[in-house]
Amino acid sequence: MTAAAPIADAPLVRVTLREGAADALRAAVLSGRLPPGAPVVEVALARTLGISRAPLREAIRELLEEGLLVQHRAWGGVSVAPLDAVIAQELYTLRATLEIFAFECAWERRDAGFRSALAQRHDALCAVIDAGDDEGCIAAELALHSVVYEQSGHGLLQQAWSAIRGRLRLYWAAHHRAHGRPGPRRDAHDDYIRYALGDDLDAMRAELRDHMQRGLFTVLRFIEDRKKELQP
Amino acid sequence: MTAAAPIADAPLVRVTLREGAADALRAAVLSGRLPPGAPVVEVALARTLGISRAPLREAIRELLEEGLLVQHRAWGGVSVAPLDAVIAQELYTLRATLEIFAFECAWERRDAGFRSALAQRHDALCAVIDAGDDEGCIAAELALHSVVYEQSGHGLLQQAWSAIRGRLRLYWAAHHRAHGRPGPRRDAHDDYIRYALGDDLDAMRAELRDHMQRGLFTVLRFIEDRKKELQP
DNA sequence: GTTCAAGGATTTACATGCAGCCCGTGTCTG
DNA sequence: CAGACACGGGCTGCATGTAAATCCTTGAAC
Repeated sequence: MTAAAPIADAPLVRVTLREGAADALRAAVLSGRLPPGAPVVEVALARTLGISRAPLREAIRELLEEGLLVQHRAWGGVSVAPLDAVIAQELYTLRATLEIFAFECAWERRDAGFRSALAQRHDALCAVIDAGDDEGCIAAELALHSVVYEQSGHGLLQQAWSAIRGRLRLYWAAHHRAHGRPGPRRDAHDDYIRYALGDDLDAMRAELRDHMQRGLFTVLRFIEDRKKELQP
Repeated sequence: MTAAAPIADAPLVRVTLREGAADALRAAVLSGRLPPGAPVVEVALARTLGISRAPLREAIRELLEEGLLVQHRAWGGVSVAPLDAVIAQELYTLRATLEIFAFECAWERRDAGFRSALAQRHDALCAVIDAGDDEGCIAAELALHSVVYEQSGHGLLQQAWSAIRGRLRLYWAAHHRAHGRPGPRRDAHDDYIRYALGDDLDAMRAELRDHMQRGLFTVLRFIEDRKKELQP
C-alpha cells in the first residue's frame, strides 16, 4: 500500500498570536532590525504588529527567558540584550561541553541517516557560502551543528542547545552586519566532518574544543572592535 | 573598615504578582499539592490565589519553560508534568556533564570561601538528615551541589543548572512523598566532599559519574515501582 | 554652579470582558 | 444498535481599560 502524498509536512498546528509575535520579535532581533541595546516597548510594538498587548507581553516574556531580551528590574524597560564578551565566552565554553556530550551520546548510534544528514547539511553550508548568502550561512551552520544533537536522542540536551543557539545567532548576526563576510570559511568544517565520521572519539573532542576556541576568538575580536568604535 | 550589617540579604526587590504567583505555583507543584498529571486551570487557580488571570498566565508560561508544567497544544489544558523514566535518565546524564564542567571551571578558583561553603552546606545537609526533615533534605542537597556552580563564575552554566534543578526537585519531591525517607544517606556525600577538596580532578570526575549513576538508579526504581502501583 | 525635589509623561503591571476552540453529551439517522 | 452530527459547558486566548511605578524635565533653593 502506498501512502498518499501528505498535504502538509507538519500536523498543521494553529499558531496563536503569542507564537507569531514571538517569532516576529525573534526575527527582528536576530536580523538586527532591533539592534542590541534597543528598547522594546509594549504599546508601540503591539501597534506595529497589529495585535493586542496581551499576547505580545507573553512573547516578550518568552524572549526574556531565552536571553535575547533583558529587563533590569520590574517596571524597568525591556531592551535587546547587549553584546558582551563574558557572555560570548560562556556561550562557547558551555557549547563545547554540550556538543562533546552530544557526540558521546550519539557516537554509538551513528548510522546512515546521521552520515547523510551531516554530509547534506555540510554541502548546503558550502553552497550558501559560495552563493555569498551571508544570512543563510548562519542558519546553515547552526543546522549542521544541530545534526549531532538530534542524533543524540537526548531531549533535555536538545533543549539546552536551543537555548544556546538563539543567543549564538544574536552574536553571529551582529558580526554579520558589521563585516561583510561573517560566515565561516568554506573549509572551516572539513575537520569537523571528518572526525565526526571517523572512529576516534577523543580526536573529535579535541577538534570540538579547537573549533569552539577559534569561533570564540573571532567573536571576541569583533566585540572588542565594536566597543572601540562605539566609545572612541 | 567594617561593613555595617546588612538589613536584608537580598537587594529588597519589589516582587510582582507574577513572581509571587510563579513561586506559589512552583511550591504547590514541588510540594505535591499539585501532583504530577494534575490539571492546572487558570480561572480556578486565579481565584484561589486571589489575583487576576493575567499575571497567573505569565507565571504558568514560566513554569512551562521550566518543564514543571506541560501543555500538549494550544487550547489544550495545562497540567503538571508527569514523571517519566526517560526524562529522569536525561536529567542525571546531563547533570553529570554540567557538574563535571562546573568543577573544571571552578577547580583553579577554589579558595577558602569555596571550602567553607562546601563544609557548611554539607553540615547543614547532615543536620536535616539527622533531624528527619525530609522536606529540608531536598533543599539542602540542592544547595550543596549548587556550591560548585556558584564558584564556577559561569552565568550560563548556572542558568542551565537552575533549569535542571527545578525538575530534579520535582522527582525528588515525588520520591519523598512515596517513601518516608527519600533523602540521601548521611554519608552519601562524603566522597563528593573529599574529592572536591582534594587535588585529583579526574577522581572528582569519576566520583561525579558514580554519584549520578547511584542517584539515577534510585529514582528509576521509584518510577518503576510507582508505575506498577498505578497500573497493576 | 550644584543639588534636590516635585510634577508630568511614559511605560509596565494588573484587572476584566469577550470571542474562539475542545470535548463531552444527547439526539438523530442508517 | 452503531456511527454521525449538532449543541452546550468550560476553558484558553485575545482585547482593552485602569492603576502603579519609573524616568526625565523643570525649577527653585542652597
